[in-house]
Amino acid sequence: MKEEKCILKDQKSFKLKDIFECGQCFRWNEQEDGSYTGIWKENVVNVKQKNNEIIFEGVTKSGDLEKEIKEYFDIERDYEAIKIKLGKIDDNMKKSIEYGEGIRILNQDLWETIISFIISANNNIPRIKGIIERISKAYGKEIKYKEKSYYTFPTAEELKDVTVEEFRKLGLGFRDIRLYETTHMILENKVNLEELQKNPNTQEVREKLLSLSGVGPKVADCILLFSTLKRFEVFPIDVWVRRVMNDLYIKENDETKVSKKKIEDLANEKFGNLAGIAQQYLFYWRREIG
DNA sequence: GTCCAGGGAATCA
DNA sequence: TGATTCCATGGA
Repeated sequence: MKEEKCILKDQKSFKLKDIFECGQCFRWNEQEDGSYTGIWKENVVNVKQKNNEIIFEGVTKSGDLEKEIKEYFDIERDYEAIKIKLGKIDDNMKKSIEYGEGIRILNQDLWETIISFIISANNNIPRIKGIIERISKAYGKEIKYKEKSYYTFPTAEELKDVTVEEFRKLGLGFRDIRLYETTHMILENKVNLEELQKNPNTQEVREKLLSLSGVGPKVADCILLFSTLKRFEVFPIDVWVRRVMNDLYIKENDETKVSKKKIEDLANEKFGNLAGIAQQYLFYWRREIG
């Protein structure tokens, strides 16, 4: 593969730290020079930001780095308009948007997002990243870039013969069986990912996702929001989102007593069809300030 | 030793 | 339907 380079200038709503550390992705790592290197599909890319330039360097399968970048980073979408709309809601939103002003929601592969968020259940981000890295190294394809080896996220086909025990050895814990079952459900076409990708009915897609082993309401919503499904109206509720929603709006003494339905209704009412983006600003802000 | 992490599934009321 | 409990693992 040939090395490619691509530069985007004067890009608004684009900050590497905000994009890669807001919790949506697990395969981008900060380098010593402050740039980030990551892998998606069969692309290995390093990104750095200097002044008003974003510099992408790496190798792609298609040989068209610019096209891959524009797809993956959702470059055509107007995040400035989204932020203006959300910022009008209240001062809380204004504050969290100001904090995460460079967030963009990546177009991540559906299959990879499903498996990644099954792994995320009752887990922490460093450990999730470690598990995904080990799975990729064990079963993905090697891509060399600048003397270093990177590994693609394995396809369902590449995980076909992996046993529950082998998953367990990679440190998956109790999620091993879920990964095994979901992999085989998809291989057996009990859930057809291409059909999901084409289905405009979010509730139908959500129910299909919920039929997968290890996919409950929160994981399903993360898949809907963070993958190429791109459903901005969903509102994934985890411990951090419950915390920030209670702190800002509900104000119960014990946040663990607040029902998911109450949070969901409030989110729909306040944020409407941009609830998912609002969630991401709130999540990132609340998690970073501690 | 104890608690917690971007929860889900089984079980029980 | 709604609430409890268990589930591996590793870091704080």
